[in-house]
Amino acid sequence: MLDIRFVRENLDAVQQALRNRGTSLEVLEGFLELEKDRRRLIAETDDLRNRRNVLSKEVGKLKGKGESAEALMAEVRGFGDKLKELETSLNLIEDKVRLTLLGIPNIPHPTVPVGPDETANREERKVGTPRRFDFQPLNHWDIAENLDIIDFERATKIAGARFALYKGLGARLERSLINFMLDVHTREHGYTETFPPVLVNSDSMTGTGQLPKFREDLFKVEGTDLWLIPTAEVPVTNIFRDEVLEEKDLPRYFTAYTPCFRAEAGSHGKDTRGLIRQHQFNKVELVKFTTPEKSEEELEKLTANAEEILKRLDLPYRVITLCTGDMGFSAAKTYDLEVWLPGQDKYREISSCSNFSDYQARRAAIRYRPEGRKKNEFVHTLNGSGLAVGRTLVAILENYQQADGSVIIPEPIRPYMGVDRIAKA
RNA sequence: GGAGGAGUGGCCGAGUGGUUUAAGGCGGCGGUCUUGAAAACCGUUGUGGGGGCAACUUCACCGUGGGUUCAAAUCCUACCUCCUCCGCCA
Repeated sequence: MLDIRFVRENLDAVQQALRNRGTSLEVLEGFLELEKDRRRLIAETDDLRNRRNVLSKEVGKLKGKGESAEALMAEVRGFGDKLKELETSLNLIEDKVRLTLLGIPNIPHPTVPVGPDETANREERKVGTPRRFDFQPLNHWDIAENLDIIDFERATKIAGARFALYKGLGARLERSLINFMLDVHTREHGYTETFPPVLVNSDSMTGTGQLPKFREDLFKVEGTDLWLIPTAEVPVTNIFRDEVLEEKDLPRYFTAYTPCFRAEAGSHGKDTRGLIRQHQFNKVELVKFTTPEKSEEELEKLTANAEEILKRLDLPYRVITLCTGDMGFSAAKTYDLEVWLPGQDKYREISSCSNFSDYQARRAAIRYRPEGRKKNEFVHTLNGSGLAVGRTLVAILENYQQADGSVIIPEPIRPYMGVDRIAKA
């Protein structure tokens, strides 16, 4: 959420941000008038309440002295209806203002390239060289089915399309990758491991920006106020919702492995085969809380932490900066890591690392007490995948596949797997 | 799921309808004293909104939402959370 005062005083900048994102300016229509009405109503209600308070105290004084207060009481009685009326309109208008603010995306950071879609994204660097195959490399779903480590058909019977049933060394590889990633981030990168709820309430979903605008992307548990998380970003960022942190305790780093659930509404026909786009997938997430001064630097470090996993697995990847039109709603700046998939002959997203500036912190009321200054300020929140586990497994299958159909296990995963290769039984 | 109890400031805790301020304590901050520290003493210390260049002023907030009243932390009501006991359960 943007600061209401900022929107009021910098409407041009907000409009420009919306244009750069390729979003309609419709949300802003009538905002200034609404905000003006809000302030007028506050002044009126406060004034009336003040008069009521003063007179009511007068009544108390008179009664204390044993004098009659009937006349005063009769006068103040008339305030009630008017006050209720004012309060009702004020509540209505404040709800509207809040809803408007919740519908305005974050302002892109000045270093973000301006552009309409992914064609305007900026490649920052390429790391590693795609391997040359002396045979035709297969898609991961063919590799997996040949090795009998993933059963897509039965997963469809059990749940439906876009689900997978991992089996044998496939299941073990998924688990090994989770453990490897968590071990690197907790032991070497300073993150605290958490294991949060994967069902969260509407307040949490609103805090990080999924609600109210993107409910159709989410699964909801019927008859409750609970939603399945689309990413661990939601529960972990909300750890400090409605809290005030001490500056000396910042920055705070958290990591979490969770399953993630996405309705994938609007992506019919996209990536229908294989593991790339599932309703349920595993992810190890990195989340940071920091001061505004440090957040840009922290984004670089967080991205490097995610990259480290790819480097150790020796998977070729590139880093791109998402342009204004391709960036998520709450983000001020996003780096995507894209891993090389020989089966598809292209780079595919495997991690998304974002700085949300104070946008989520304001929605979720996460503040800190700056040392030496009196006023509390909003922290900056960041997060990134470190990494998407299913897609990492895809990358391993495709990049480490051999002519005989087997798959070599990358060195750092072998201690977790107990084998150095997955071959046909 | 059933029965009972409880939610007050950073923390503990008083407060069953009013008379300038939610008492008191702890903690934090500043000061006095001291070579330094402790102790003692004095002062200070919530969040958010509105108005104002500012000093300042005003409103709201005692788990949350409604309600009663001239006036609500206090009364009514629904809900949420926690605790105790019973039942069920991985």
